[in-house]
Amino acid sequence: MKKILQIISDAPLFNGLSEEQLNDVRQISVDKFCDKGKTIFLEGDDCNGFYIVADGKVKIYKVSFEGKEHILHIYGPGNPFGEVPVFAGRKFPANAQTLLKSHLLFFPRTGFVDLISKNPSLALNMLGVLSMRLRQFTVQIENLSLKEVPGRLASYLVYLSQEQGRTDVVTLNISKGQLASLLGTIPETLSRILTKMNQQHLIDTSGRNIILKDLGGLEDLAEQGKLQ
Amino acid sequence: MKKILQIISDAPLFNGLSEEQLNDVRQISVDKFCDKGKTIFLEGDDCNGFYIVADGKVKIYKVSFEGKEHILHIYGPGNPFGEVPVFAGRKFPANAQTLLKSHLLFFPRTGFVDLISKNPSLALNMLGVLSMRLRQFTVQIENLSLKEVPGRLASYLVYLSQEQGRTDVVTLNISKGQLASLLGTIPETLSRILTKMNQQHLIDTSGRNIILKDLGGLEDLAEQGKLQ
DNA sequence: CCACTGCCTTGACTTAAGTCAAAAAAAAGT
DNA sequence: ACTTTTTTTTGACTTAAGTCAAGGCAGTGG
Repeated sequence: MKKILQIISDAPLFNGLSEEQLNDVRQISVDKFCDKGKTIFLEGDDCNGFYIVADGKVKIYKVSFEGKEHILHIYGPGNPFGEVPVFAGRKFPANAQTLLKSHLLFFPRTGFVDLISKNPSLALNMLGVLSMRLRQFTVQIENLSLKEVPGRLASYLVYLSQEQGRTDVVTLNISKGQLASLLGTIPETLSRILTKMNQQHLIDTSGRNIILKDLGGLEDLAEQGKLQ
Repeated sequence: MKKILQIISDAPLFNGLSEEQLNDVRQISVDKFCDKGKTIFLEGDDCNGFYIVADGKVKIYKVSFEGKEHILHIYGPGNPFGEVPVFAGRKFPANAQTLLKSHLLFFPRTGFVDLISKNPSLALNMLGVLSMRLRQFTVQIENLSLKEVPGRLASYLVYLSQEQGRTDVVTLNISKGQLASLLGTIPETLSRILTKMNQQHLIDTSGRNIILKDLGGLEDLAEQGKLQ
């Protein structure tokens, strides 16, 4: 288990804070250890603070009336989540569950708001985090409403390629079922599209590894949103 | 034309600021008058500040490869827009265009960031604004991926009913074509669904007025996301 | 080595919603 | 009041993607 102070100072949210400020942050943090599959909060729950993933993986998701799930984000070490109700509304707008055994840091609202009021740079960091989230949501909405599933998948593969710094092959760090949910579709459809993209020599799949045979083609597809 | 200071002090973003702080805000603001249909910025443009609608109406939208538009928000007096790149990324994530002749206030980034650093309550207000946006996007994504068009339309009508404080009738303040774009569909589909909802005695349409004949039914439809 | 479980794939079918084209209705300009 | 233009509606058709059901494959544990 990493030192708490280390985790905090590595998180982008606390970037650029002084030793003393980091210690203040640490003072108000509370450890929370969760097994895999543990629900951290549900949509509509009252919020008295937010979390940072110290270790493990957490999914943020919405559930439809019939119980179908749409994953909004998957967060790993260093990522904060559940901040929205700290600043507006007081209730969580979505559900959170661990995908792995995880170590979380919890920051109570009142203490954190005090810190923000005293540290302009912490406030600006938090504004940056929320702004990045808005940017991502903008892209997600664009993908959902203006692109078909192949286009969304291609976007995701291009994104993974950038994130993993490889142009030849990428590795999914989530199951294909979870990926389907993240792309706003269902496993059957995702599977069929992967097959089709294989036939078109865009990719080559073997388990969670996806060989990018035509990154340019994928980029075109991501931009155009449609096959053909 | 309203007094600038009045507009500023009415905006939720500046809620609770002192006379002096409001004056500081006013000092850095710049007036901008736009005709109807004027592009304020395009996705990818460099950002050196954000705007508040003083008067008029502005749409924030994304455009697909083929030129199809998806409206993300429509903002009226008092609403800020274009804040995301002030705090992260420096480029606008979407397009903005006036829907009416409008009066905008522009706030240059550097001046505004200075103000925020000096006024914790302004920082908290801005955090609140961004958090509310995230909340709305969460709902939009839920609507797009977990509900069918009739469910989204019903959600919108229920929302209008609350906003306009009426349970019997609501008035669209945008064209049906724009509403279709806001719901992530096309005018033809929206028109057909309005007809179907008429036949099912959920609503009664006459131009931009929509009589809510069965608000309970609409609420069910909004929750379930599907007709039947 | 085999059964069990979870995950992924494939096939046949249905359906929501998009496209294209044209008519009808409303709004706006002269 | 009468064009002209924009917006909305309707019809016929296509298609992307969902549903349901069955099989296959892979990894785990007895």
